[in-house]
Amino acid sequence: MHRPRKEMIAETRAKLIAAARRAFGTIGYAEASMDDFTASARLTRGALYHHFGDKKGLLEAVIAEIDAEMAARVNEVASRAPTRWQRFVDECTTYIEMALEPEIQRIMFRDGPAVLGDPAQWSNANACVGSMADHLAVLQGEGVVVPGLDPETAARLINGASSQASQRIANSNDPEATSKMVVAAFKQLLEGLLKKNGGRTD
Amino acid sequence: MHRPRKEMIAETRAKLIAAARRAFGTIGYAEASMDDFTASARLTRGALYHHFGDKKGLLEAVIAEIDAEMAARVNEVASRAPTRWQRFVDECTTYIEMALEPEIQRIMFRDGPAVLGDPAQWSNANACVGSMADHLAVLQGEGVVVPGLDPETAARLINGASSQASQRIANSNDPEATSKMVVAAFKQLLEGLLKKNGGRTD
DNA sequence: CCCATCCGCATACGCTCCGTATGCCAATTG
DNA sequence: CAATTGGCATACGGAGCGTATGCGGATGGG
Repeated sequence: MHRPRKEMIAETRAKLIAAARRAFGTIGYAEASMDDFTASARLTRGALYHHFGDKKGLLEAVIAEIDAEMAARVNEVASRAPTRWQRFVDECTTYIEMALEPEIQRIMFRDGPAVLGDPAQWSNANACVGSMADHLAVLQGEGVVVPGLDPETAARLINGASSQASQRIANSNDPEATSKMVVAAFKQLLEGLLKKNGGRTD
Repeated sequence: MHRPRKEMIAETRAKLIAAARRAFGTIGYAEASMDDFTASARLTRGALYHHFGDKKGLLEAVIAEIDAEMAARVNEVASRAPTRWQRFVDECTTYIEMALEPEIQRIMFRDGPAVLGDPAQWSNANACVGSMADHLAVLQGEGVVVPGLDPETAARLINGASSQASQRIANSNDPEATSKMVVAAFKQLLEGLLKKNGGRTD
């Protein structure tokens, strides 16, 4: 019945993160009572303060978990693309698709920035943007993308457009149709990064 | 000494908005105590509840004020551009410049969305995006911008990129240099909207 | 000019939530 | 088996918020 202590500890951490993620993703960070969601995990605030310091610390843990999931999925999808440019485009569109989840929008796009500040400065949640920037750098080296751009900067701008894209689709009353429009506009913007006459050399 | 009642009322409304704007823009919405910032305007929460219903209502009023200011400035600058495309680009870069203010970033990009939801659905704060969408529509009609795009959608995506651009510049430790890089990348993205762009792939 | 009404705003109260200090018990260690 | 560590719960004080209530001065009709 009594499992080793390390496992118990890891389990309560996981329970807290899961409960918090559910609460933050539905009613939102500000409305989520620590007493309530710790109780929903059969724990108390005592455990929360012990493991995460405070409510913000717990939010950071939730965000790190989500970011890792998103990065894993993005990398998996991108690895199946035929060309490097296509791979980059696929990364972006997969990102947009994932970000349709209300939980993602709420935690990563709304409450996260409000509580923790500029996402660009989150220490443990930049996997997605990082890999996009890497791909952009390679594409520049290959002459597909215009030279002179800072890859990280470009990736951030695109990330901003992506999150808007997701929000627009998610809040539409006809998501199917809106999705087509939004993704088309998004891809059009990406075209601006391509070298003229030099794109699609593959 | 006793001025008409209407003026007094307008004055307390203005005082509350100004005090809230200062508090929200510096310490942030969540940390701003209603007791504190109403007191700083020599008022109490009673006045706040009477005029704005609650803290969120006051935030809406603050946001409406800021949005109006930004739209006015954007329109003023844009009206001096030689060509329509340049006018559009100027709108965007002016927007980015204004958004460098910490107050704007905090209220419009961070706390606002967290408290009031997707900015695209704010009823009284879409003047900037609206005028950008209008200009895009005109540019499409003139054949400068690729056809088939929904102007409002494109404007939203660009807006997302713009806000990231501002945040990146504002949080840089060398804003001058960063600004050049970011604006260059931003303009490059806008190029994607222009017709006669080679390398279209979809 | 006076009085009744209205309403803008302040005050008072109870509640919820949060952070810290403290305590308890199970698991580890020698 | 005793000692100790530390994971987690409990207890307490304070701050902030929303609502109900009260006050005083401006307003408008007689």
